[in-house]
Amino acid sequence: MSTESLSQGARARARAEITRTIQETARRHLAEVGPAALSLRAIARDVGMVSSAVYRYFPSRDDLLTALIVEAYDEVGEQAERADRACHRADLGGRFGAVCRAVRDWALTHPHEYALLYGSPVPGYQAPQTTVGPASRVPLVLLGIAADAQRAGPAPIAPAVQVPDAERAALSGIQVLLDEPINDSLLARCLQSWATLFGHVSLELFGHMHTAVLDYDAHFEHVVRQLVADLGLDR
Amino acid sequence: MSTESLSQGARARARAEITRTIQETARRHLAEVGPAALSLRAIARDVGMVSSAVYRYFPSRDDLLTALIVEAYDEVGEQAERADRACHRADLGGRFGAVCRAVRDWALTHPHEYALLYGSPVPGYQAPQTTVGPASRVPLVLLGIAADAQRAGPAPIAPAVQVPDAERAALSGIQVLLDEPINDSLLARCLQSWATLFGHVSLELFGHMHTAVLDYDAHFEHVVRQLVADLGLDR
DNA sequence: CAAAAAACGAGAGCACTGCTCTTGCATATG
DNA sequence: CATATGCAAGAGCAGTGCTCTCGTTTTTTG
Repeated sequence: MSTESLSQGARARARAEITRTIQETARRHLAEVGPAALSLRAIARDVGMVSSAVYRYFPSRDDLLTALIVEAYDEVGEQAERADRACHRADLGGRFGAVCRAVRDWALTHPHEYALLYGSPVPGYQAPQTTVGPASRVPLVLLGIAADAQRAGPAPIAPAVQVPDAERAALSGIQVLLDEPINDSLLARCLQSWATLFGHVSLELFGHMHTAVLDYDAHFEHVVRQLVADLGLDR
Repeated sequence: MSTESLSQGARARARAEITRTIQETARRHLAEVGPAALSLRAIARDVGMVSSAVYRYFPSRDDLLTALIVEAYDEVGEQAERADRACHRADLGGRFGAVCRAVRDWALTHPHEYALLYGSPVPGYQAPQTTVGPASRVPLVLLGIAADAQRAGPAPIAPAVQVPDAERAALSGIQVLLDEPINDSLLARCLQSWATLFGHVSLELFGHMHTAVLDYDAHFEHVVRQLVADLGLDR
């Protein structure tokens, strides 16, 4: 007892470990039954304690959800970043496609986690500030590619629609978050491509393309190629 | 009693009316608390009967959900169709924009209904075949505009990415549903625009653009204009 | 027209949920 | 050593979807 207590308290270490165990079990349950069917009592049973004991570690079901959300955001974010890093920096189209594929692959492998992040928000849940950082990782990877594209010199972006002042102002909120400002037209295209990527993955995963698309892989590849062209990354 | 029974049974009419009352009440609750928090017991209380009595009209909670889903699909579908009809047939870009705006407006006005249709699927729920018809109305409106565009003659569609055989095959499932076949490139663009529209609305509604976009209206207008250009509808 | 059959509303009950509160015990701190 | 804190367990509350039974009413049938 004396030997363990000298390393910053045995109780504290036990607490950290139990907290981790609960979260891991919750993650397993999430992957199996989905966010809506997540039961705090079932998790407690699986861990081997009574439900009220869990509340010592997570004050409410929402706090546990927040931990899982942050974990999932970080996972898909790192997946996207890793895919980006694995490409030659100059291969802009390749990088963009790799990131898109990474996001979709992660979504298909972790459908319930994806639903937790990007599906309907759970009723009483209000996402705390801690989630916005991890949530921004994927979009930031896409913006990073766009920034590199701009630095590599101007490319004839497809049908360059004039960016009106209203749109310029609407996007000023994101410009301040970037290291260097991005051409408004490219920035708008970037957000649009993010919406397309997210939209396609969600439609596929939630079964809304069931009657229309026979081969999801092929269709997705084509959409990605189309996006690369629209962003002017194929040069 | 004798006077009402001669018109096809008083009991049958009462049943139809009560069924409608339950569904209307459920719809109100859905709009207020969202799909996840929909309580059959609360609906029963509101209608003025005990919970078990509702099961005489809807065998399970999922059957009630199905009724609400069909109702909502039809609503947004009709909204889109109406917006399309209100435009001059030759104004392809205007029609497309009007449909997009109609969908977004409906989503912003009925966020919980939208979440029910396009958010994460509810855990145990399996959408029956009755929903695919109403669910197809909005996409079919978009495809109708594309068909008209094709009929109006070939337009130089922006950066025309070659459509590989794999994609052609992947989309063959939807071609058979159309009255007349649509150019594969245009069809792919059409599906992509549907994903973009859906993705943008979902990201906005579910709060994923909170930090990035300041003026949703302006940004959406720009995205729509961009889509119109990509589809070659601006001529 | 009367009897059998079906439909119906109400109530009790089951197994489950998130969450709170109290009780007793182990640990950490003065 | 005594005291305060951390923790697990249990009981309990209000709520959920759903099933079953029990009288009553309405419809259909003989």
